[in-house]
Amino acid sequence: MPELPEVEIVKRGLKNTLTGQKIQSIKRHRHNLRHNIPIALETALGNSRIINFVRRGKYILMELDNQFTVLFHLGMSGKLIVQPLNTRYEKQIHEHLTLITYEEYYLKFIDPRRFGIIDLFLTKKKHKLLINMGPEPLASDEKQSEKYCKELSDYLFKKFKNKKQFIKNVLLDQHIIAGLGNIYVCEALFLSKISPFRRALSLSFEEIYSLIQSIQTILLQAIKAGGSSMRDYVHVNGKRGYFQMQWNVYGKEGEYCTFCLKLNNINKIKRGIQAGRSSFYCDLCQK
DNA sequence: CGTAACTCCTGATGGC
DNA sequence: TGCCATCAGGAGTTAC
Repeated sequence: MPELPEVEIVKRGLKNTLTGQKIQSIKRHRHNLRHNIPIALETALGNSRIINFVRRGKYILMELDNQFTVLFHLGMSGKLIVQPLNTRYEKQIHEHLTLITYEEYYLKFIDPRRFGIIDLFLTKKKHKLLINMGPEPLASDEKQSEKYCKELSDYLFKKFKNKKQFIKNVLLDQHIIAGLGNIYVCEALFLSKISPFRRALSLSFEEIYSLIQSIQTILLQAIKAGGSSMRDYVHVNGKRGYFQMQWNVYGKEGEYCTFCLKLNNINKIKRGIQAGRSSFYCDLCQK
């Protein structure tokens, strides 16, 4: 399930391979995913040049040299795959859209579960899905990281003041903070030793600050490892990420907590359900 | 308004 | 071995 690190890796892959290329043709194999794929897509993309790729939360934005930007969301199982034209083109199963460039590359959007989104908007206007999105968890400039961490903590401290929900569920809400999904929320809460069952409003400023630090640490480590590959997620070249090797709690119900072992404690990772989603945690470490 | 349940979908998994 | 129920979850929509 692609979250911020996975989407960031895909965006970088697209940027490195396709920036500057001109779109020659568009093959549409399906008219809808989660929403309808806009009818105007072929017209908007035809003969346009790709000038940049940007990530916002879990969205990828492909900016064109005309007035349009294409918005991609990978949903649960979406992939964006880039291949040179010399590998013979074959439509894969669940391939819904294919772009072909004059520079002889394919871009394929593949998504078995079809929770993904492909949409189009005018670059100078903001897409409606981006308007109410919360701030990015990472600073745009790594040197500003500490300052940004403080800013985010101030912001979240205010946001959490009247939030009665579990901290776990609040962190998953893209309108509060963008880019986090179940895996990285579980891992960040574990790292900051905060129970997923705490109510957001019960967190002190110091705890929120520590939580933001943990979120940033986890996300940066995950990006460095090329993201987490479970089933579907791969880079644009088809290679897998390996951050799943570094998970401490996610998917580890019944295994011993490694932090506890270091302190000569023995405790097993628990799994609970919150808002219909699994939460993995150590009830000895996380309070 | 805030909050929670519901919904979409396919593939992996486990029980019998 | 095959069949069926269950689960995974992002995020918009609906209901309260």
